[in-house]
Amino acid sequence: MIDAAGLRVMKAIADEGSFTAAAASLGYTQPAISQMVRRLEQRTGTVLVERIGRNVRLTEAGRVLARHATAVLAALDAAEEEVAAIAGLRSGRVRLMAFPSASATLVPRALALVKQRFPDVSISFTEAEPPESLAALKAGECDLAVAFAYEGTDLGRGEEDLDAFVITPLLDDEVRLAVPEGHAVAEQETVDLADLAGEPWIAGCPRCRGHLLQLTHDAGFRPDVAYETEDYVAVMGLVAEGLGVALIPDLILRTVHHEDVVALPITPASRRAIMAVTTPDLQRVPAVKATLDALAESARGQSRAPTVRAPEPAFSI
Amino acid sequence: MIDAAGLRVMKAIADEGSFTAAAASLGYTQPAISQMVRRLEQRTGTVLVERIGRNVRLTEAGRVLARHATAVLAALDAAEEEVAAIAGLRSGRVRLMAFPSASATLVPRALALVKQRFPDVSISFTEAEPPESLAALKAGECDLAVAFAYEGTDLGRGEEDLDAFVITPLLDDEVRLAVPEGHAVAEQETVDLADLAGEPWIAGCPRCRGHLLQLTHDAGFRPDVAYETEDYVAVMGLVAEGLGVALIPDLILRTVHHEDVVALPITPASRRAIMAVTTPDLQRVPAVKATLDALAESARGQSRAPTVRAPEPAFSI
DNA sequence: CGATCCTATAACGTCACGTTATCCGCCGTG
DNA sequence: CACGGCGGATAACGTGACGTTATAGGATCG
Repeated sequence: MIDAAGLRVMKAIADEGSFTAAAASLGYTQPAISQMVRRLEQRTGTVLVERIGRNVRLTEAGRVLARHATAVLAALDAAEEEVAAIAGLRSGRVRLMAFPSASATLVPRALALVKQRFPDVSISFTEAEPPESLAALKAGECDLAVAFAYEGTDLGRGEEDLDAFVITPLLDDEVRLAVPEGHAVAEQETVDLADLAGEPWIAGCPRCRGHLLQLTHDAGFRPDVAYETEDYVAVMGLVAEGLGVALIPDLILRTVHHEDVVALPITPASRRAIMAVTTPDLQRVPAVKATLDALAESARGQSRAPTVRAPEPAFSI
Repeated sequence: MIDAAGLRVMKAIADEGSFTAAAASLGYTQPAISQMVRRLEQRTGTVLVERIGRNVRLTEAGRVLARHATAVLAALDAAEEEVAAIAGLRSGRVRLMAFPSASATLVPRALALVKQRFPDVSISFTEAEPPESLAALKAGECDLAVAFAYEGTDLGRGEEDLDAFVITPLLDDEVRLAVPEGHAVAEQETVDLADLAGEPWIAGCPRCRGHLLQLTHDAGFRPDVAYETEDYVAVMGLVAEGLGVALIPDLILRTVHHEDVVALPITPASRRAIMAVTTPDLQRVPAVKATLDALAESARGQSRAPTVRAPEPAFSI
């Protein structure tokens, strides 16, 4: 019934003392004010203005509206400013999720970039494997997820509705074979997995294990999985002690070193794609977009070879 | 840029959890909400709603708007209610002015009527002679004035712009001659002023004195004004002591009695018109209208003969 | 896999709310 | 007292915001 525009007009009249002055102060013409007051009066069923001679004075009801106008307009301005702050990256909160090995450098560097560029944007970060992070994204508990997919597989458990997501490839991560120093294949330029059919294997996370099974199956054997652990430091230790061999993504090798372990390219080459995932709506939120850009930039610095490519994902996902 | 309607919509979405439910709760159709959100989003340049599957969720910016909506809508409702209270006579303040002798019964009775009917309407009351009360009305320091005009004169000092006022006749007040008991004319039914040419006169307020001079001039003499006082109790005392005769309005005689004074009709008869004066705008203010009506009703009870007449003033004013 | 529940979009009507042009009344001034 | 300027009211009009109905599209569930 009564709206902010009406209150603004009443306040202007109260402040300026005449319709004409009020119109000027609001950037309107005088008849606009005249009609606005008339409309307000017939809506409220009340006289709001006394016309005395050639100037006007507010009635009690008019003063009531003018008085409330201050509070209402201030609250409106506050809301507007707060939204503008979010739009202008002077505020905003991003809930980021990434799988553990992305947390090592890719994510920290992106966080630092955002912090440097938009100090008032805050990012909360949670570690989660792709299936969980995508579920969180879907559930609205997360704005941006960093996930990965091995070549030939998809992001989630295989039944995700990927259409609802926007996927930005960040980098390609080559999968290498980790063997102990002095292993029979340690001096080769590259290794054919079929040569390792008899070796004990060390498997990583469930999805990595799946990938291992896929690759060995393609190579014609079933691996003897001697150990399973999600901790790559442990994997390296096990390999170093000669307890088995393992497939390890290159990205991890950059942070988890071990003197007695050699990482070799494999044949045929296998990669995993690391990508940022969000929704079309969230991607348009400035703080999310800024974080996404920072991730892409961070990834550009991470890749050994400049593997940044077209916006389309490299794999069928 | 952002208005109350938009906030109301955002709040409804936040509360209801879907566009359809929000529409229902606001009495709109679903597309109305859909479009409203779209407009808000392009105005603010911000994503306000995440569309996830077949339901929606507010973004941070959307939640900001929904949060502010509460405050803004509450303030708007408060303003509306306060104005409605004034319109509904559950509130309101009337500044009333009346000349002293109206204060005796006419005004108190009217005040009591208003108080009884509309306990929450408050009336402030100030005594003032017609010129001052009309000036106050014009200056906006008064909402309603009770004034009088002697037959053949006007309300103010003679140069008032009466078009700006709305005048409601309240009652006709006959002017009588007060003489001491036992005076030569005391037994007459009616008195011709010319018979009192040689008497000492007692004059009242300035305007009354002007009226006295007018009447005596018409009767063919100049009165010997022995005393002047605005206090009618004093006038009665002076008359009772035989120090002079005086013209006194009937209305005053009803509250100021004196055993030794006789009040007689005069020939030709002279009256003063008592009336309520306000402005067209103020007359439409409920509390003012209620007070005006109460004054008219009070006057109806005061008049000895039912002298209430057509809405037009009885005199040329 | 179809029913159902949600949102998006198109097409459209209408009213709120601006504009310009003009009139009228008040008020100060030569 | 005529006149000019200032301020408000009104008329006529254009446009855009905002609602409607009808319909399509996609997600989710039995």
